[in-house]
Amino acid sequence: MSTSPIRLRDVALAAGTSTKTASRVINGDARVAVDTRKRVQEAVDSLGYQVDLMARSLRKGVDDTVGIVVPTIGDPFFAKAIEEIEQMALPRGINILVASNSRDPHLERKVVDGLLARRVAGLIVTPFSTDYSFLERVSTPVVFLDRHPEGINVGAVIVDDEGSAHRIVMHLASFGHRRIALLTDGLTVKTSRLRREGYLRAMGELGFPVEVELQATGCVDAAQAEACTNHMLDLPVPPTAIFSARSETSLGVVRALHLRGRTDIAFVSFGDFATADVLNPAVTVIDHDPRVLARKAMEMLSERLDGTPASADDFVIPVELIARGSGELPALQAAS
Amino acid sequence: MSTSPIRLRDVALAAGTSTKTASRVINGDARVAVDTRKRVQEAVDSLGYQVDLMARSLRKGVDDTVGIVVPTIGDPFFAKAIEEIEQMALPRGINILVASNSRDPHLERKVVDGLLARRVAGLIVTPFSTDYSFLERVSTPVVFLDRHPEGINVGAVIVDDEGSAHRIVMHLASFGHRRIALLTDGLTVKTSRLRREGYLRAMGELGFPVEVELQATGCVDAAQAEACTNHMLDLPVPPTAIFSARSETSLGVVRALHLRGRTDIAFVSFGDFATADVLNPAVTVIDHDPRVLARKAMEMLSERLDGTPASADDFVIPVELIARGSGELPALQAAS
DNA sequence: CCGGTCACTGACAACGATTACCTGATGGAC
DNA sequence: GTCCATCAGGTAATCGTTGTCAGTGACCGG
Repeated sequence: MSTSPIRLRDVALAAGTSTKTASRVINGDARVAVDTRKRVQEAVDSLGYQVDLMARSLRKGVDDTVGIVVPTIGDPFFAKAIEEIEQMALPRGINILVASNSRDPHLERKVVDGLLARRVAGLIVTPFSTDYSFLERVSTPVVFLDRHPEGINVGAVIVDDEGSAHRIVMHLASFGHRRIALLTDGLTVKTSRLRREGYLRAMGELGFPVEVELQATGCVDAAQAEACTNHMLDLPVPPTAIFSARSETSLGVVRALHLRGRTDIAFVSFGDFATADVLNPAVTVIDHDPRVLARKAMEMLSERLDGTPASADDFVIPVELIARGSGELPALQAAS
Repeated sequence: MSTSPIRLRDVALAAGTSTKTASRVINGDARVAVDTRKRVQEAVDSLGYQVDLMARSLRKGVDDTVGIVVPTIGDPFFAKAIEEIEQMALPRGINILVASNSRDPHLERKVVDGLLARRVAGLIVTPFSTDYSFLERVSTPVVFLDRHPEGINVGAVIVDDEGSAHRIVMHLASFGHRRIALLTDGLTVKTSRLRREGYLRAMGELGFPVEVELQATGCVDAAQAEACTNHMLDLPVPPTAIFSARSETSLGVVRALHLRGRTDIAFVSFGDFATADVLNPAVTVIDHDPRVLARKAMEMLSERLDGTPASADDFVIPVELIARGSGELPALQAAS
């Protein structure tokens, strides 16, 4: 309220130099005489000067910020990813702008445009379903996280969704399961499609019947997953095993199973979650770790910021299946 | 890469007006002739013009951004708070800058300064332990979230930490517990101090002995909380009930209890968490909901942005104790 | 003693938008 | 017919910083 903002010219005035020289000192330019530097430094300290990053960014043409776009910020998966990116950006003096697309393709485009209008230095995006071809006309480096984007031939940091899903089904089958249910997010989401493909391929290879009623493909959150699980358990011939394609939906499955006391049903989650290992039975998961993905994405973005051209190749992070019990429950009733 | 950025002057040129008139149209100024407005609008659309928010912010003196500072972004509590704030900011066209103080007071100051240098319109801060008196010299509106700040007489959006902690102890005592353990974050954190005070007051009122070995006051994360819990359970006379002062530490307690099969020990968590209600026993919690706090904080910040002066009064969000089972386990062994 | 580096510094013009101030034109009141 | 209010729109300054380029001495070799 009281103090008027201190500008570079105030510092220059106090130090008896031009603003340019003061600017040089602040930016660590070596070509400044020692005592001049000292005078400026003292002026900066005594006045408490802070660079106006707005003005600097305008002049430089880019802002020292990285924009992050995710479907939902509160989802622990994305929250952990954001955290990792922020931690890596901090020592570089880069700030983080986060935005969610709220799982709305139209909004997603607007949100990305908004960040570009802000002249972010780079973007890390978990695409929801938008056609990203418009980014080809933009010079801002973008790295895609967790999902390969539509409409643009740029690499992403991903995991082997199809293969891992396939592996989960094979794992369950090896314990005698044939009626294996699938819960996914909406199929407009690329990862959901791929995981479902892996599921279908495995079921096909095993010669198991693929039943529509065992596929719930619109579980956007834990509550819907819970409802879908309940519905499946009420089927005349319920599944003996459940494959949840996302950690968020897994929370719903866990709720349904535990509230019904049906801890006899095998269960594997694509993605770990906080209490997965202390439930009874502990939940078998694919360790789809957001931090690892985020770290790699930020590394790639850093390289781009330093001039490395974009690669069209995906970078695939390896994942493991962590057997904890729930995925190794045998199929008691030999379902048809 | 290919297209050069389109500036306002390009739009003006295409529409055959001055930049000022184009600017009027873009900012919805009424004093523009209808057909002029149409020409400008068409130019904007056909050229795909986007305002350079950097330049606008420089001119206006503030950026349409809200900075959020939390201890750790990945903590589900804060992630949910950030999500809520972002959702509220979106329709206003405000972007969100998130930063963590990494639980480091020195860094916290730097991070806040960095956001101020960016000329954010406002700040929402969960203070870690810094002296915030320096904010008195700053005109940027700040709202404090979850914790009352040190060194500055500005209200915060909080819950009744002391009273709720007191209530938890009373609740446990009503089921026969005397040896009630406390797990908190470091005592430099205001909420930890207050919750401990509530614990101590209740213990005092009940005439229970307060033992140092039953207080673990440095549990910064789930892993440490787990270790502390294990340590306490190994005491010659272990506690019969545990009060975890933060949802993050509760995850550690849950791990320790469940991995040891000690689901006979009463447990109450200050703060809900994802699978709290499906564990066996389900975990009794204080429903310390980050979304509610965040919503109120953002409302207050909005008012400040619209000119309402800051209030020195805290806004206290009411919380409930949700009994789910773990907090209602009776004390089997009458401990001394 | 002169031209040429070199180290240091400053004046000025951007960056792209907004805005204070101003100009012409129109039109109704008298 | 004159005058003033009103409207549409333009000109140029401005936000705070940094890039460009020019300029000042000092110092050195010839």
